[in-house]
Amino acid sequence: MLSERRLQVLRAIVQDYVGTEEPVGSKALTERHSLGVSPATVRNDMAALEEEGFIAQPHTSAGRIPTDKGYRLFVDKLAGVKPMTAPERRAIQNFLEGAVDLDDVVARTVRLLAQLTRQVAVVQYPSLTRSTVRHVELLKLAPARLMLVLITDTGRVEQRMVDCPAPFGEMSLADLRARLNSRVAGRRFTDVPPLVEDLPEAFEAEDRGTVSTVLSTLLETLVEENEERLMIGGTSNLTRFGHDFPLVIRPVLEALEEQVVLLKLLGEAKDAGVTVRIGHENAHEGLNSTSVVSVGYGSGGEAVAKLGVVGPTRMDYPGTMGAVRAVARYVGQILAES
Amino acid sequence: MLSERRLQVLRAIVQDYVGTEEPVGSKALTERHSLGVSPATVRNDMAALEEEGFIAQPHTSAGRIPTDKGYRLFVDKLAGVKPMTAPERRAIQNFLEGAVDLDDVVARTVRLLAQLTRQVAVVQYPSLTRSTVRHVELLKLAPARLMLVLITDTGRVEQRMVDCPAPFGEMSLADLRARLNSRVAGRRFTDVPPLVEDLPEAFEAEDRGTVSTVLSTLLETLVEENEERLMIGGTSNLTRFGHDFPLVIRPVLEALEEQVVLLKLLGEAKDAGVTVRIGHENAHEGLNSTSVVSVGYGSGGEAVAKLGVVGPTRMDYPGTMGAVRAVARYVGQILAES
DNA sequence: TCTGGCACTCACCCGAGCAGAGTGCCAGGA
DNA sequence: TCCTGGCACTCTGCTCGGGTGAGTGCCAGA
Repeated sequence: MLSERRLQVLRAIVQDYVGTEEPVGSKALTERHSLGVSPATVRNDMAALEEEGFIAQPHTSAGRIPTDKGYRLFVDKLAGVKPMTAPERRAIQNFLEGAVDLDDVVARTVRLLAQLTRQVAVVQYPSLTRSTVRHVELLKLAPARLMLVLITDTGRVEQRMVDCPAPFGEMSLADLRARLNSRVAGRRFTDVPPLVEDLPEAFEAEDRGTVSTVLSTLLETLVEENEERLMIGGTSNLTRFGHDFPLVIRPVLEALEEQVVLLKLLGEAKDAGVTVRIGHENAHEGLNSTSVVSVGYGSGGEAVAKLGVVGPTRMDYPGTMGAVRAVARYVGQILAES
Repeated sequence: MLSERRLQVLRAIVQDYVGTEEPVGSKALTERHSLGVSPATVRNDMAALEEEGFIAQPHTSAGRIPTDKGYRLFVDKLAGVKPMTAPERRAIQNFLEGAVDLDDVVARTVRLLAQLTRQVAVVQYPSLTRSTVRHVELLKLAPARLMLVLITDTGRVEQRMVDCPAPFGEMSLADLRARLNSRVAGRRFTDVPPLVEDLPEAFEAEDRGTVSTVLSTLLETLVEENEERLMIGGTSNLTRFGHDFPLVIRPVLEALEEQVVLLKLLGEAKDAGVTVRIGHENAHEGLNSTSVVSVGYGSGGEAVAKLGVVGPTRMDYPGTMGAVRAVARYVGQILAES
């Protein structure tokens, strides 16, 4: 077990390294932090910390830098989440309240996160599967062609073309629309299938084919999880990675282009509380020199999607976690209001 | 006026520099291209070309590289557009045909463009202002709250909340929906305003306020040009910029994050034919070391939006122009079909 | 007008030498 | 037992100088 002072040394190393981006030596440490001991003592502590794998030397006769394991300990034990100040919170709220629709909410959230954390922001659109249906609309585009529009409680709109096996009358259409909505409006997506199962039986034989087609298109849309979209921003912050950024930036940019990778990344976040994945803890290789700070957000008490930031492992964890948490909270509020 | 041979020398310089990314000297030129003259002659030609500002030396005793002006001449006079091969065209078509909705079409287009050109792709969503209305839908969310959904011929869906001054009956709603659609369906956005002007008069006094509110929301949506969205992709190709990419990449990334900048950039493209803006021809400072190749695309004969790529001035212009043109053509087809 | 030759100019590539920061270890002291 | 000051050592980063080579400009001759 590490003594209290050694933990303090680790904390100081992390803080200094995050600030200066340079390996930190024993002398500099004692000068900047009042640890109450001499550099020599700190050196011994450092040797111990290195032995345990929390810090490392880029080369002999250089200062130490934290390892992924060191950051992990720092995040788990040595640092809390730094709350936003009141003015910051107000600014967040004001900025988000100006949004006019869902796209705008997401876009503003991305901008905001990127600006606050000076890192790459990733925001997932509120997920369909956990949302509830606000309304289903059916439009006739041609005698045997319908457009199905699904509106969710989070304001998201999904549309699908439906080619009917037979022409479909206006009356039947209005009937179907009404029946459908009375059954599914306000329901969670996952609850919908059993509720509409017997719907075709209520229609004339000639219309049943069309009704079934519409229903199956609707159900498809509901379960289509891979359709989950997301928005990213602040990529220019990647240039802040450090002096070796040219080497690191390409794999990161490539990873950020893969929606699948990002969705998996966010998916790994716990539903509650801020999740931090450091360096090699990220499954994707290109992100091995980055940390991901993510959190779920939702319109009710429940998380409907995730958001987060991607930055260098050498990041201000308390501040980033605070910003991410605060933004998630306010986005949730905005979604609940609309 | 430059002699024919000098133009050939310029062309050779551009081609070699694009290939090797290194200043090209007189000897190497004569070796790789059969110009039929000696290096000494080429040197004289080079001196003349430099005099005119088409090429430049990074430093004395180095080879020459094309200037923006040199690329301009190359694009305008010395190189055509390289058409896609038949297999490439088939691949494009196949890839785009798999799209399920508008978002998917745009997303696929971006991926495709980025892959074909190995550069950053930018695709503007089909613009509202030039599109036509396919359908307007009104949904009642609360006694005095409606949702207005606008569906365009390109498959785009816009939604707006409408807070009514007074509760609005189901009958009136159906009536308004029907009247509205019979007047505007199939019309171009710009033609809509005069067509609905007198609509409130057809309603009872108590409903007129609501009808007016709905109409003004609709018209707002139609003219809201700044709402134009776009999608970008292939940013990891920025790492291909050359050895000095660390310096250039930040302003470019920053520019790419500014939707406004990009929209203006695409907006400058001619409606017909491929437009190329080289280096300092781009108004935005961050893009002074990039070239933008853009083109309009549309579902009918008319352009409804633009797409293009952003890459280093040192790019394969004929190939890029060919790819951009081909993709635009096929996207147009896909949009026309759906 | 083109060509071969020639002198010249720089960027680039080592290798050596120096300074500085940082370390590990050890003996002495609280 | 733990901390401290001192000391020798290591290794990177920087600078300086010379050598190399690609490329140029100019000139006289075909």
